[in-house]
Amino acid sequence: MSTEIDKFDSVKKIFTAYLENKGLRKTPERFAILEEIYLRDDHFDVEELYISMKNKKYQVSRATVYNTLDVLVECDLVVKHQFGRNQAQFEKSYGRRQHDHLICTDCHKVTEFCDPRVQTIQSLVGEMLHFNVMHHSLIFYGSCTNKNCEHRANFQARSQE
Amino acid sequence: MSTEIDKFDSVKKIFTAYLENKGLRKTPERFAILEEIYLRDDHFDVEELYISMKNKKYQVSRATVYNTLDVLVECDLVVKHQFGRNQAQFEKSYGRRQHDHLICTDCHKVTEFCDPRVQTIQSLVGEMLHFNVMHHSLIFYGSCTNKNCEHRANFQARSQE
DNA sequence: GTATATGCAAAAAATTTGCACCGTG
DNA sequence: CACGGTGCAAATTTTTTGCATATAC
Repeated sequence: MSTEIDKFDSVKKIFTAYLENKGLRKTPERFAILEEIYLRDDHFDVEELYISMKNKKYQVSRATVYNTLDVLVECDLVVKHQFGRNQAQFEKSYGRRQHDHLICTDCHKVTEFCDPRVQTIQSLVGEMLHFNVMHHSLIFYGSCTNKNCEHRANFQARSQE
Repeated sequence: MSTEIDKFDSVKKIFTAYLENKGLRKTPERFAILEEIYLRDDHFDVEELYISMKNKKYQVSRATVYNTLDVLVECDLVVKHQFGRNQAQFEKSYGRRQHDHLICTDCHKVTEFCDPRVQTIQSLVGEMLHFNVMHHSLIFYGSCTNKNCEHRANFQARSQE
């Protein structure tokens, strides 16, 4: 649908403006990586992204993937997570509403949820401790009690959306 | 003071009971590592713990430190964190009230805070998504605007307490 | 005595770095 | 056409694993 294309267009513009503003080069590799990330709808790690680029027309090196992800995180087009393992996970962030994560300790799948009260706590704690809180990470670790419950169906659907 | 000794006594009893219950051996290395952790009052990584054991009477290998930390995390005497870098951080957990963390993106220091509303959100989200939430991790990333502010003094004091 | 834990060193996994070459500005 | 970016490989960092030895039970 056209809204998706419009959205990616905005993303490209933001990235272009950021690169120009910082005096960084607009290389095809950087835009290829951006596109690959915005075609995906799941959480991914560096290796997964690298492999899917390898399997397509774009040949990029791991070093470039790491470098570009850093740039994309800096300009807020991608968010980096450490979900408790020794491997960073990433997800696109433009046009996505603020959300947090629930990790299944059985199957390691990631579910998202929103709760505006987290923002309230963030503001209050920041004020109380004289901290300028820029962002947060809230993760609930747990498991689904029933193997065929609604939740399990939900996140299957989401991860392919 | 005697309450600290009493507390460590309880911790040793819990660990002993856990090891017996699981049929694991009560080796001197395991208790030495437990003691070293409970003598510390800060957040630490594997290397820091390993170095401070090396500098004392106990000679343990890194492998044993990793192994023992796993056991201690399993029996809830130690909590493991991934504060956004590629190195796990740990802290003792017995007798400590539930708390979350604020990380300074400038100096990487860790501050603690409590807010009971996090538990409320945890319960509600778990119920809503049919998830049995076992524990959570809430981290605020930010920075102190004033280099000599009260907060900075606070965490300096805390990290040496 | 026997199975489990330890210590060491090697392997694995994730990320970073150095350097020659390429291509954007 | 210069300098920043890329690709590759080597180096670093963190964690895991294999195996011989030691020791708790």
